[in-house]
Amino acid sequence: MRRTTIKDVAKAAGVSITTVSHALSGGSDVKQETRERIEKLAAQMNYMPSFSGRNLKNARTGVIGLYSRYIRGFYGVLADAMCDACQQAGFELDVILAESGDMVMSSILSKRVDGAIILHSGFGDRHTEVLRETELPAVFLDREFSAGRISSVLFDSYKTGCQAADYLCGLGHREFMFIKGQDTYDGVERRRGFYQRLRERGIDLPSERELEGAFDRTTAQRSMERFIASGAPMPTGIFAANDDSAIGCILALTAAGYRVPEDVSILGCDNIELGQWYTPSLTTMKTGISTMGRLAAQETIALINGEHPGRITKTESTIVERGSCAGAPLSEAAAPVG
Amino acid sequence: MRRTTIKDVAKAAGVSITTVSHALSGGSDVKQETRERIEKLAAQMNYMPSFSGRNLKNARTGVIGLYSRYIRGFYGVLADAMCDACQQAGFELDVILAESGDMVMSSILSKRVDGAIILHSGFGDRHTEVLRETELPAVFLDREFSAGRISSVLFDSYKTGCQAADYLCGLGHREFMFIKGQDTYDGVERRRGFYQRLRERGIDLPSERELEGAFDRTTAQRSMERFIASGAPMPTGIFAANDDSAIGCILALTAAGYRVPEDVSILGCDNIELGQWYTPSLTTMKTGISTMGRLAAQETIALINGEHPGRITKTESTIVERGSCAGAPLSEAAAPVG
DNA sequence: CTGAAAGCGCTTACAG
DNA sequence: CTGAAAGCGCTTACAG
Repeated sequence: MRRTTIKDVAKAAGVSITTVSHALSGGSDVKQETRERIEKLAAQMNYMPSFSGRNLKNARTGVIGLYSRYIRGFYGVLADAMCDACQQAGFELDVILAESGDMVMSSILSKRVDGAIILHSGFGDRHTEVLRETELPAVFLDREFSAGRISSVLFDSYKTGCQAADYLCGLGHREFMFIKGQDTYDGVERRRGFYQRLRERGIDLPSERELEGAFDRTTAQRSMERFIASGAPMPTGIFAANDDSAIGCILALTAAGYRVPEDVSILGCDNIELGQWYTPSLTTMKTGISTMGRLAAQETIALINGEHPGRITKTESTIVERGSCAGAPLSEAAAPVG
Repeated sequence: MRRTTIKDVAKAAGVSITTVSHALSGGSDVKQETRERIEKLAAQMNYMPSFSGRNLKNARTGVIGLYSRYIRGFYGVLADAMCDACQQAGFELDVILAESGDMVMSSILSKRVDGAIILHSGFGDRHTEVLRETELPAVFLDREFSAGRISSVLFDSYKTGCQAADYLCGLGHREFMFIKGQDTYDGVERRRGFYQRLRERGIDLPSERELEGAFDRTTAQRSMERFIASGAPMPTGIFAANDDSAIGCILALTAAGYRVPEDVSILGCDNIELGQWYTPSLTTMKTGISTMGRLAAQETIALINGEHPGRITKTESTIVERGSCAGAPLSEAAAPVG
C-alpha cells in the first residue's frame, strides 16, 4: 500500500513538515498563500494524517468504541442511534465486535478509543476492575454500575415489570403467568418488578406458573406446550420477558385451541417490529432502544469532557396497546375452545 | 486516563524496553525466567501495547473496516457473518459508521485498517479512483468493480430477476407487474433480469405496470393503491424488488378486496424474517446475506494476503416457496371479490 | 510567518 | 540472551 506522509507534502511544497502540520491543522498562523498551496497539494496527493502518528502525540483518537459480541437486530438499532449522537459531537463511532471480555479489555488497553460503550456478557467483574483503573470514560448498558469515569445507561426494567403487572391487573386479571428471559440485567429486573407489584396487590404467582424462556420464540413455545400438556389450569394474564417469547407463547396457545386475547391475554416486552404485523398484533412494553442509544452516546461524551462523574441513568417504558390483551374472561381460568 | 507503557514494564522488571518487547511478542529468544517475570508483570500492570505505537512501525493494524452509513437490519446480519470470518483469520472487524463518502475516504487514508469493505452510497467514482491509488485491499458490496487490489462481492441480482420471471411463468402467469426498488445495484439488476427473461419468453411488460417503490412498505403500498384506483386491469403475477415492497403491495391489494394468492400472486425478494410470519406468508427469493458477508470478509483477507488480484464474485439466490404465489387464475385479469 | 528539535510508544536490525 | 539506537508519522513548544 502506498502511503503519502507529511514529509511528501512538505517536500512537494518546499516547506518543513512543521509548516505543513500548522497549515493543515488550521491552528497557528501560516501565510495565506503558503496555506493554500499546501492545502491544494495535500488534497492532490490524497494526504491524510496517519491515525497512529497523530494519536501517538495527541492521546486523543476522536473515536468512541461500542463493544459487543453481535451487531444484528437490537444492537444495530442501538448503534445507529449512538452514531447520530457521536457525529453531532464530532466523534466517530466504531463498533468493535469482540468474542470475549478479554478481547474487549485488550482493545481498551491498547488506547484506541477515547471512550467505550460496553454491552458484552463476557465482560466480568475482573474486567470492570481493570477498566476502572485505566480511568477510561466508559458506559455500561447491561449492568448497574458507576464509579469514577464509568456510568450506566439502562432501561428501568424493574419499573417496566411493575407497569406490566399494573396493566394486566387493570384489565381485571387475577391469575398470572410469567415467561422468563435470560438472566441478564433486563431479564432479572423485569421479573423482579412484575412479582413485586403483584405481591403488593396481594397476588401470588406460584412457581409452576413461571415458565422457562431464553428471549427466543422456540424456548417459550416448548415451555408453553409442556404446560398445556400438564393439564394445569391456564391463567388468563401472561407477561413474557420479551416479544419473541410472547410470540412463542401465542403460537403454542393458538395451536392448542386457546383464543388470544379472548381466553388468554399476552403482554410482550421490547416492541419489536414484527409485533405490529403479527396476528393477533402484540400488546407490549416499548422500551425505547433508540433513546437509550442516544443517551448512552451522550453520556460517554459527557464523561470524556469531564462534565460530571460516573452515574446511573434509567429510561422508562410505555405501554403499546394492540390486540393480544383484553379484559379477563368471566370464568376463573381459561379453557381451550371445543 | 492512566496509560501503562512499555517503559513502565521495563522499569518494573529491571530490563530494557527491547527485552520487554521481545518477551511479549514471543518471537526472539529471551531467557525463560526473564520472559515469565515480564509476562507476569505486564499482566499485573494491565499493560497492552499501544495500538498507535505498534502500528506506526508495523504498518499493519490487524483490523478490517466495514464502512457503511447504517448498521441496523440488513447491515447487521452482514456484519455478524463478516466478524466470524475475520476472527477465524486473526483479524478484528470494526464497523465504521460514516456519514459521507469523504468520511470513508478520510478514514481509509488515515491508515487505520488493513482492508476495507465498502457499502456506502456516498462513495463515488472519485473516491474509487483515490482508493485504487492507495492500493489498499478493498471489497465493494454494492457495485461491480475490480482492479488491482479491489474486488466486488455481489448478489447475482440479474439472475435473481430471471429466476423470478421463470418462477411466475412456470405457475402459468402471463400478465405481470414489477414494483421498483431504488436505483442501487441490486434494484437495477433485479429489474433488468426480470424484464430480460420475460422478453425472451415473448412477454411484454408495459410501462404502466411498473410501479414506483423505494424498498420500503409505504411507497409500494401507495403506488398500488393508485394503480387500483386507476381502474386498469390487474395483472396476476407481481414481482416486487424486495420483501418490504411486496408486503406493501399485499396490504393495498387485500384492502381493496383482492385475494392473495388466489387472485394475484406476489413474489418478494430478500427473505426477511417477517416474511414467514406475515399472512399470507411471503414467497420470496432468498439471497443469502450471511453467505455474502462471509465471502466478502474472506475476499478481503485474500486480498490483504496477496493471494490473487481483484476480481468479481457473485452469489446466487434460491426460491423460498410459501403462501403468496399460486397458479394463475383462469380469467385473463384478476378482479377484486364482491 | 517558518523551521529545527524533541518526543509520543513501539519494533527491529544490529552489536555485544 | 540482552540492550542501545534508529526510526515509524505526527504535533508542539520554542527559537528565530
